[in-house]
Amino acid sequence: MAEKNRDFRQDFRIVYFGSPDFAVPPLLALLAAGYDVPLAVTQPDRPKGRRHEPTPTPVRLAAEQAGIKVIAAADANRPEVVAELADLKPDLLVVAAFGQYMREELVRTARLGAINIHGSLLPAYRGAAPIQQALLDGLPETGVTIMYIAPKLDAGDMLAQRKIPIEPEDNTGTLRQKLSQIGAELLLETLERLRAGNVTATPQDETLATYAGKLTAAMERLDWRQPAADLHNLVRALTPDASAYCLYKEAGRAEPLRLKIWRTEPAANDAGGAPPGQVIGCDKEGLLVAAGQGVLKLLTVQPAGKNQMNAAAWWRGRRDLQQAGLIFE
RNA sequence: CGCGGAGUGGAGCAGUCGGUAGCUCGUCGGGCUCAUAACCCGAAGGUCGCAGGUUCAAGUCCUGCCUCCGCAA
Repeated sequence: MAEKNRDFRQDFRIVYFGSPDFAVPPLLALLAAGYDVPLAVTQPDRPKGRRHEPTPTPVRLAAEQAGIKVIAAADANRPEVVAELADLKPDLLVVAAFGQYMREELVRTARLGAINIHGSLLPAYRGAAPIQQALLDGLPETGVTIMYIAPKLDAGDMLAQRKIPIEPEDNTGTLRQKLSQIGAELLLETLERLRAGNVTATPQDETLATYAGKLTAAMERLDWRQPAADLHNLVRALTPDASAYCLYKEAGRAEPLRLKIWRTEPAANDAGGAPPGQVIGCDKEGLLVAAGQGVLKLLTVQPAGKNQMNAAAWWRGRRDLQQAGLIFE
């Protein structure tokens, strides 16, 4: 039986579409399982970092390391790309966070069409930032869905779905890693069931569909008038792709300084009437700041020009701020 | 050469007009206490990023270099 599976996988040809970290584990899982993956399609190298150097996508790096041919295309629907796929006669296209709309003629190059790994429990959170939005909304659980690629964004019939809890300390980075791993496992299981003809494609309930748009730069600035729980969710949703921040003033400097907030924890304490943004205490773990409702404990922060550091350590060193008192803006 | 900040004992920071370094925390030892992450006493631990220069004397001034980071893209 195992031998038969192996043969099946070797003869089952998949072209992989993906770009960021989220898309790497499923690709590696396919390879480890013995599927025939002759080609990976990804986004072009993009400028990145302080030096603005073109950087290959994680999928490109992983694919090249595995010795797989890579097409880095700004638009995978271009005729030459479609033609190259058609020549390969793949059985299936597997897509994970590819970042481009895929037209019918591209999908049809594969005998079985295209399936996508999406980081939410569809039909909730269709779109570009499902993981971030789930955190932002403070959900207790989320999951991954494997569904067919359809003309409408993330609206294809569903093949499989799996839930996981969102832990209080999860952020976009940790949750994405978990979902990616689970997505990889679920993908392999789904492929086996596809092979066995044991799959039901379930249509999504359109009335329950919601969309998760990308988080914007304008959201990064913390508004201390909001409840501590909401602020915590925002910090989690932004980390580590972007980061939440707030501003503070320092004696002898006109311009307010930026303090990035990387990790927080809602503190149950009552702010005791302190105005939102005011530092009301500091313990071993972090810095307590009054919010619109409750108290937010800052755990990891990063002052402009500095590395990330423990918020309590930063505060201990800043005797000037302690003496003057500090209210974040 | 896009703009800018920073490199000082394990961590975070001071160090003004140049005169061989200080604070908070941590660590180690001791004490107090029913007990403690609390408190008290004491100790260890720093070639002040690197190289050169000015000077009687440089963490502190000058030059060059390395590294880290924020903004902008």
